[in-house]
Amino acid sequence: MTKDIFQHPDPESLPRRDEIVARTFELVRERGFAGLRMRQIAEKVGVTEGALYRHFPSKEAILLALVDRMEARLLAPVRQLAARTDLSAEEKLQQVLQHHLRTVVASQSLPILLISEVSFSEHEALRARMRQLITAYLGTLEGIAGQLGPGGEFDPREIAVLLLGLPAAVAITQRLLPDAELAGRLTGPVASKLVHLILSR
Amino acid sequence: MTKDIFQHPDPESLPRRDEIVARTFELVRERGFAGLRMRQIAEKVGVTEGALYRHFPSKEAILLALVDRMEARLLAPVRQLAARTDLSAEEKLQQVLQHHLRTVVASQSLPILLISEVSFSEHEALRARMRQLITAYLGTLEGIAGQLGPGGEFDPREIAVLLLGLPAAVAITQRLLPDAELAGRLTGPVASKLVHLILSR
DNA sequence: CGGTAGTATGTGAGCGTTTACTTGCGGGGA
DNA sequence: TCCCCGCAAGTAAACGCTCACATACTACCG
Repeated sequence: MTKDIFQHPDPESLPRRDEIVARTFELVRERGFAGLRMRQIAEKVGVTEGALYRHFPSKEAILLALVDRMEARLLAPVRQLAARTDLSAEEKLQQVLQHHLRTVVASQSLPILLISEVSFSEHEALRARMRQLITAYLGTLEGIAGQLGPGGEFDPREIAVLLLGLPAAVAITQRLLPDAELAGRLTGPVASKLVHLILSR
Repeated sequence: MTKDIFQHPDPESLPRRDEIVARTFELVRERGFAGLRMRQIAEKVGVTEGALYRHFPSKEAILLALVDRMEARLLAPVRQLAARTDLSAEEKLQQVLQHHLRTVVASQSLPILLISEVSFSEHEALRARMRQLITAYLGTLEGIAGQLGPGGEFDPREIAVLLLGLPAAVAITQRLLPDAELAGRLTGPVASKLVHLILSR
């Protein structure tokens, strides 16, 4: 009988669980997704492997929690932006792209590369989850682009994919050929100009 | 004493070696790079694992040969295009992008996703090789863009990265949300219009 | 023409290591 | 007392890779 699920005294309600996911996030950022080992997570958290299984039933469960975390960081703010009424569609797309690019730079290119690796994972549940995330992201972009009205060079779905391209390209170059100066230009003025060009009508 | 190295009667001079790489290519396309196992390669070729080691000293050697193959398919034609004198810079960039997109679609998004996975690989030699490939690709694009002369919205390096973005975005959407109709539009008219917009001055 | 040696290519068993995951046991706070 | 949480020590399976041995073919020699 679970008496009261939400009686956690301190703000760190589920400290170990959250800490495990946070440390896993760091590990994936450093060493990638496919190379992730339970032993590394345990080491990073400062416990043994067995202890991890007190909080998660399997490695896959940790990875799913990781995608949840990524969704919270990437998609949730985008959805909030989309819902605002004080911005034009172009302003919204500008800010969405800025946010995505900042996330890519801050997390050392994680989102896009994570998607790549997960798309080959053996864990079907994980692939489905990632598919859902990218669908939602593109759908949100498409929704904003749809508010532009007809007449542009590209239709909303095309715009959504095109706007996915820049973060992807930045992630790839950043990961293999780090260049802070170029990254700064790409995430700032270049992104703005690109959005404006794509939306021009 | 090897008497005559090049006395192979039929055109399949190094049949097994080439076949191993070709089958590995297929496997990576299907199951990704990180999940590749020597046992799978052997099975696909139709021999045992030991036989593979008659032709390659290690798994890493097979992977390096795979990158060579990718380079031949992706980079070599791009270099040829860059060297032509009967095309304008914009025409060259148009054709380079078309070729890249066709490669992405034909190989089920392999190049970009392979880059992602390799960027996390433990094989340092492999990462260096991939870094070299992407550097050469971006450098070639940058060289063509440099022929445009000053005055555009973006500088040559920015153009190179922007043109990397579309194949990357197409690869991601294609892998996770296959949509032949959208892919057709993206690789055709959308790509053309995008290049024209980016180069407009 | 037959015998012999060499080379290229394969098999099948198994090596040591690493993987995700399990189990038995115990300590410490409510 | 109970139960959450952790540890140490396991498990079977899978990993890259090696090795002794077999087979087919070619080249050379007398």
